Amino acid sequence: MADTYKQSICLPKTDFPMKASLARREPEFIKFWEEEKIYERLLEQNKDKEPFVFHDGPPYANGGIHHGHVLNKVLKDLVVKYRSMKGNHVRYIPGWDCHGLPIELNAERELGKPKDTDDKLSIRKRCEQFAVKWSEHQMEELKRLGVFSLWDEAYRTIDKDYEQTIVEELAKIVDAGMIYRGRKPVYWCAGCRTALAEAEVEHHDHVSPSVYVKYSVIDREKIHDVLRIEDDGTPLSLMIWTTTPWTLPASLVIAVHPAYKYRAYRVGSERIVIAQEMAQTTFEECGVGSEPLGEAVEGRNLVDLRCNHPFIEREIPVMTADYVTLEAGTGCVHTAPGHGQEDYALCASVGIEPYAPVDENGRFESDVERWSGELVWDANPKIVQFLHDEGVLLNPVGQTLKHQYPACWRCKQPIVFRATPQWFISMDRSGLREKALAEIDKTRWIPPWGHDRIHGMVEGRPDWCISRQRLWGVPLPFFFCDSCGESLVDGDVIRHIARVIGEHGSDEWFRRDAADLLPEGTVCKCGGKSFTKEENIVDVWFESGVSWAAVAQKREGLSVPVDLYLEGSDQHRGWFHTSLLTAAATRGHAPYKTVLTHGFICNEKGEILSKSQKNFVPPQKTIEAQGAEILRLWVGYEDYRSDIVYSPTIIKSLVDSYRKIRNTFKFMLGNLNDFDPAKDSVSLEEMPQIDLWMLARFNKYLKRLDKAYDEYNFHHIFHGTIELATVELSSFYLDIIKDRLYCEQADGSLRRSAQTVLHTMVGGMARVLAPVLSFTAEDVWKSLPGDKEDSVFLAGFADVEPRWEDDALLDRWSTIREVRREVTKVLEVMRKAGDIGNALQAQVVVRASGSTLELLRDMGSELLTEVLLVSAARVEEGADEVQVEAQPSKDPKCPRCWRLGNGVGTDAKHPDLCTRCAAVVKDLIAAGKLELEG
RNA sequence: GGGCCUGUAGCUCAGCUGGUUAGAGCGCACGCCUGAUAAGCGUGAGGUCGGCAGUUCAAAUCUGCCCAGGCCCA
Repeated sequence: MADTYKQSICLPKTDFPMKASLARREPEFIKFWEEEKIYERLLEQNKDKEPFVFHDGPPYANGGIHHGHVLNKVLKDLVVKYRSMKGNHVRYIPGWDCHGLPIELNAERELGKPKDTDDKLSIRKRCEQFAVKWSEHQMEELKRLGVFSLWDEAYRTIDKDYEQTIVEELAKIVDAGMIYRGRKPVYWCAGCRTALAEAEVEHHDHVSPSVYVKYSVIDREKIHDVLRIEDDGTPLSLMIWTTTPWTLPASLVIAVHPAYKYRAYRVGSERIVIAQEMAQTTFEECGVGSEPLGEAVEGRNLVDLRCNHPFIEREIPVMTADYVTLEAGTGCVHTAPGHGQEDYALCASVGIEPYAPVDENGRFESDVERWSGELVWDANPKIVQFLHDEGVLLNPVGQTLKHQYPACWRCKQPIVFRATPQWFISMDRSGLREKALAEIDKTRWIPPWGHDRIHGMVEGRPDWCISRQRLWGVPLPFFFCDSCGESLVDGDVIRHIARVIGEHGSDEWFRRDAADLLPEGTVCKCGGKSFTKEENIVDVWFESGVSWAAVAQKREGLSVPVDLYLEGSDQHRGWFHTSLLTAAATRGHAPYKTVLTHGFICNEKGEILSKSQKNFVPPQKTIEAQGAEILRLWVGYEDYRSDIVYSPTIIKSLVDSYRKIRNTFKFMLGNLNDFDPAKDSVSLEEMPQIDLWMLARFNKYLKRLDKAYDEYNFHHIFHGTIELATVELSSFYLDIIKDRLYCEQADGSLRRSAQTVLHTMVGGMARVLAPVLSFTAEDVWKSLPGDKEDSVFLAGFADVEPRWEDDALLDRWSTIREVRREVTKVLEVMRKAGDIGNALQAQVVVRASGSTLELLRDMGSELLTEVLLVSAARVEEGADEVQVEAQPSKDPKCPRCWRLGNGVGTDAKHPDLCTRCAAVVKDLIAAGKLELEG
């Protein structure tokens, strides 16, 4: 008999698979989106709507994608899909950064150092192949993530039109008067006669001479006064320490720390000033006795004091610098702006030009008469001996120090730091810094501290050096007159070059000579007609920094300033920064309205994830094993603002959560298999209270998700959804409506009402989750009954429904759920005692008072029974606190709905059924839908 | 060394402008169900809110210092 009744109930049935088989099925969805042109149709659908301009920052086309790319691109995809589904026109054009050192070094490793133009062009060709290969590779990997993007319209910084824009923007900056030629120290390998990038420098053990050198003080009266010592007529000097005597001819300043204490010491027949803390070690090292004099005073008091260069007719001023340390030396630092980065920055701040009398072969220039033409390394010991002979060296000749010294990675020779001519964009000559800072204030930074970060960087940065002594990039379109040597930097000439490059690509610069590149009849101010072209290329950061001009300004449907830039927080120094400078310089405003940054990926220990780590699992492995959907969920799971963790533990947890969400969908879909929304939907007026509650609660969920997307709080999506699925749906609403879904008349309004709610929620959840769980949402959408759009993405974001809103109802039900919690606790005690198993075996009396009592009475015992999932529930007046009394029901069990009592035995025809089930069964028999045996 | 950021249960997150016994989900433990079943339900145990001082009647929440980690510089 029980089997017969089983046939009379409506159990869930669906094709929607429990097993997602994501790794296998995801490519099918991607194919579906491509073939059905879903993103294109979405764009078409929104083409007259308000645009949301998003501009993609170009990743470097070098190797496959890692977790950082996944995070970045999925975040972008969330924004693009959400905005699109909300009805904005969002054209997401992806890009790749293709020029630059890593690719060039790779090609150089294969082909060797270039010797002539043909070599250069071969290397550039190889670089191009490499960049194209990897950008295409990355594109395929990104497609696999389910990202919506206009792949066919991708931009690359090596595209001819892009290169043309780079040069054109440069012309605008030249027009604005911001470009100048100056000098800046760079790593220089004398053996290879070339500038080196940081990445080409290795550090090796090296033995250097160690010299303590005296700079006699010019302002004797002043220093006696400051240090509170008597002028006894004996020599008085500041003393520096260095391991590069060859930089002494270029010594222009002595730096002291503003806060350290400095003091004079008597050494033999002279007096020497150094940092007090370094006195003991210094004099020991020099092998001399010393006696402190006067008082120790802070370095800041020595500022502007003038000294004599130890062997050149030159005044050396004292300056303060925070980088002076007490780890080694004397606390007085010999400063040669032509031979050191810090030295350069310090001197630049007060307008002292770098001076580096060393040529490209590492030999002294004629300025340095005594050692002119000598290799600096050969000159070193001679300089030391000379210092000694001149009486300005305190320590013995021949002392050395073994330390790490930079060397060329190619020839392994020690390198020099050498000021060379470079091109700069001035931060202050035409007010660029000021403008940029003002624009930073106008921009919205997410998170807000981004403002302070980039503001500080722009405020303190030096002029932008845009020249690089490399090959793989866009040439700096400048020339030099062969007659007078002056540079030719002219906006119109540059625009002419831009057209050439736009037509033929930047290789053309290397193929042609100056005469073929310049407009006909170009003449120098001096009358010269013959020119040489600049050999340097432009900094790649300038290239990516004009992407707003090359892409956002030129492509259809985009415009500048764009609505959003979205990258990792390292880009405050990188792309956000350079893009701001180029736009502020040429347009007077920032290229963006909002800038969002995310953190980096780390492991469980909080360390940055790297491929060299033992337990490193590449994203591709996760895609193959668990599916890209899990990675998408991961992005929506964690708060991207700080660094986020990627670990097997988290992936496992996500797989579990994913299953919960998927299974909830499956259950809801299973109960909709006979539901046609067009025919069967029930209006709000006809719905039972709990269904109205569910819609009100669902409305809150929609509101929360909409807000989460809108405010870029993406992780709230996951938490809101998992909470809805578990707390509200699985363990409450769905559990309670099972009786109605299974046992009520299939076509009755009680069942149809619940189905109406389910249908609403499945469709709504699929639509609001589609930006994150794109594959699953589409999968659900396919199984959703009724007329609908071809894709969930074309259905739009699920809007909040004002008619569902009912806060009073939500309040009431939150009380009901508190009561329910009390009941389940009591039932658990009975279960532990072995009195009941299923809650349906119990009957319950709830005692309450005041508003709670009123509320429960208002509900009625029937609804209360239903909600508590027991066989019978009764309300009585009691104390303030809710009291629950429960006992096992002794009534007979209805074999159809499994509840106890409820009129079992009262129906003559079906004596074993409860009143409700008997009625349902009778109707079914009458309708010929059910036959009972016997 | 400097600028900016992060640090709440095993994991991921809530905790508004300082105010009752710091919340949720997952995981874990124990139990139930077998009409969501490679499912579902219930109960429970987990936290010196990175550490130390301070301000306050009152601090996870404000201030200072320290520790750990990160990005960017030097």
